[in-house]
Amino acid sequence: MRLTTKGRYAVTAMLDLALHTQDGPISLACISDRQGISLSYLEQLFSKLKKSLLVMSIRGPGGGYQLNAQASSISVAQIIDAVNESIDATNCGGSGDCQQGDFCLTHHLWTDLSEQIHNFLNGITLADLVKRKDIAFIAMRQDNTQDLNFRQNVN
Amino acid sequence: MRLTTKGRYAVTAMLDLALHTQDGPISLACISDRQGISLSYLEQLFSKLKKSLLVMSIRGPGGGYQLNAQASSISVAQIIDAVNESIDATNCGGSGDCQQGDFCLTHHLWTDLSEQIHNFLNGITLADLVKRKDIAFIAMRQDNTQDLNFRQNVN
DNA sequence: CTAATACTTGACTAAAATACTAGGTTTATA
DNA sequence: TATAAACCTAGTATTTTAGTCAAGTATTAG
Repeated sequence: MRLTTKGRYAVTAMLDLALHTQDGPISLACISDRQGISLSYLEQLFSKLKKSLLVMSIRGPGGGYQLNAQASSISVAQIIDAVNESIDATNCGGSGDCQQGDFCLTHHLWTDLSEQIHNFLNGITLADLVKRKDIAFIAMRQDNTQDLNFRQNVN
Repeated sequence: MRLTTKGRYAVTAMLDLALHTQDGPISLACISDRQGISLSYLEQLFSKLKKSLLVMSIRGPGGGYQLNAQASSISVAQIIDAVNESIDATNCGGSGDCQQGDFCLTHHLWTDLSEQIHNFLNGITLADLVKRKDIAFIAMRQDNTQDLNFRQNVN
């Protein structure tokens, strides 16, 4: 489990989709504008997201992307896994025979931790994040009158 | 909160220290051998770990590094924060006025998630990982007879 | 005191990942 | 048919990662 800006972009873009499920297909150009991510980079990311069956696409004018499942059944871990190819943290390729003792031990402790992080992020869905936004967002901004109507459309 | 190989190296090295607290100061050369991390890269990492007061160093022959606190009061989050300079996930620098509405919203949802991850890793200490190793390690390897004695010295 | 050991610092480099650019081709809508 | 969008490919600039090298400084065993 890696957690880089790449994963952040992917989660951000997926959140954008989740917030606009009722607007029909969302074009990448639209997400690019809203989230400040370059169009072509989004294309790369969505190519992977589609391969992982997290989104579906509709081509042609008026087309775009949609979540391929309920926001409540798409976890943050799934999104991050989709765009970050997984790495092998051990030097022995996981076989556990790298050098007898310590060497292997610390590697294993790391992979154990890594798994815990993964499980943690697997328990957080897009729906969780979207649900939480009302409190969080209002607490963050003072001048939010025009956003209130908008926010009610979502989810 | 970023989670890269850099952070993994740092946590691995700190785990190595935690496993050898009773052996006196541990030289970086020793960690380099055991964990397969280049000496000079370790020097860079430990320079940051020391600045963050997570380790202390003893110079001269027989010197090396030691944890600067109980393993039970050093969290994984602290270690990762020490070596990864923090990034600003928002485009507005956190002021919350980047573009009205969505743009800010998804950024905030991300930082909210990021904080959750941070809290999670803040709850996991080196001692937790070391404690867990007995079960985990034995489960992983079959031929662990000679390691058993060794393991009893630790912690 | 001297020499060995070990940490400190900074500059530098190679390789990988990241983020983006450019230029296309399909596909489907209107 | 014109257009908007996905989709594809290749290339590239930037940043990060990971490591090297070299010239130090501090400490202490002998």
